[in-house]
Amino acid sequence: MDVKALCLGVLAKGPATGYEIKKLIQDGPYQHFIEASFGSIYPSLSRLAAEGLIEARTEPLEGRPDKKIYSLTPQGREAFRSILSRDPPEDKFRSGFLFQMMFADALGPEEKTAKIEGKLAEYRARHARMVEKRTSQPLSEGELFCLGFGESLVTAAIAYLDSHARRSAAPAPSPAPARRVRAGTAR
Amino acid sequence: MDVKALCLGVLAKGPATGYEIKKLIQDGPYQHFIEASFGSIYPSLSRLAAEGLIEARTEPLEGRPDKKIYSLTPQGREAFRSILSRDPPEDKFRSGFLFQMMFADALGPEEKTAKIEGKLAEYRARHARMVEKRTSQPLSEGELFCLGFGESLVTAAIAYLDSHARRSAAPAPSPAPARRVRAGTAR
DNA sequence: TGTTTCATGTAAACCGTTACATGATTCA
DNA sequence: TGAATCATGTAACGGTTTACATGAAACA
Repeated sequence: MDVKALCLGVLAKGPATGYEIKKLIQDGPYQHFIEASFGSIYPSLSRLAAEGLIEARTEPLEGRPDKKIYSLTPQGREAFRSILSRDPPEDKFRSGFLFQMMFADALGPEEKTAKIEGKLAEYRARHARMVEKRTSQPLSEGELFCLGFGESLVTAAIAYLDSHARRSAAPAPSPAPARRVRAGTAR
Repeated sequence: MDVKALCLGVLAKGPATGYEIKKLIQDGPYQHFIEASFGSIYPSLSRLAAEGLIEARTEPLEGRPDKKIYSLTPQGREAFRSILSRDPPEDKFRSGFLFQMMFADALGPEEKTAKIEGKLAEYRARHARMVEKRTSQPLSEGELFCLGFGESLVTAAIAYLDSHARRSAAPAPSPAPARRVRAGTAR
């Protein structure tokens, strides 16, 4: 889901400026699933406006750029509905940590345990933030669903890492001989 | 972790061609955590070679391009070790499905349930593939760790979606009034 | 006094995907 | 006969980040 779709989604809930969209993404209920910078939000809004999917009401301000409060046009609402009903792309979990663990035999066992414990702390902090988000303010059904999903995954990650933080101090069972994989076919 | 780091990692386990790296990524134990296309792998290998981190032994073939079997140089091994010991970037879960659920109030309840059930099927299939990978061939410690982590997350996702596939048929409890979020600060 | 908040935007750089080009061999 | 396998690479395109530019007001 690209930044254009994201903007459309936020605006479907109510008018907002580019600045507010950024805020919502990084501090609001979206923070755990999405990120976007000004450098992609502002151009996206311009393009959406050029396509007639959103429109801006400009509010002059002194000492800083005019505030542009965007809202969906009927065509924009229609376009967003179409995005929602499409088949979404596959979910992706990208983890630099897992990458490092994949090749961790090149690392010392203490270094490895330290990394696992670091990630564990990170996930616990993330979990706390999610619980805080969920309980500190009333959320829509969709937001609850997403936060609940996120909490489930984070909880599973914590359990897994916790059970491995202790285990990993032990030496590896076998020296893992060199191995070339014979897998399927490249496309 | 970018494609260059990925290539370095694969080559740290043993020499390989670009074609084989692609195969390993999409069918081997990496398949659930990473993806990369030829369009990024070949240029990455060229750049790594230019930087002296890998070197190629060329094997002439008839009827198709010469095979270039890459292996790590000592500098490459050092560079990879340095990548491994760095603090990894934050883990990211990107989900078009969750995005759609976030705004699913604009969707009919049957459509929503159908989407949840579709994702459920996808995750069950993914889980089966992971179990198959884990049991069908001997894996290194790192690969087991990663697959185990992945299985934990996928299992949690399945449990969550399963418990919500039934619930979501019920009507929403409250009409969810319009709400503007007052969150922290944009950077 | 210095940092954070509000507010928008552009330009360069980066990284990656998709599509294309080539072509023999093996499998169904 | 047609698809898949092996094998490398380039070009065009797309999307995003990072850094920069501007500047007042409020807060600590």
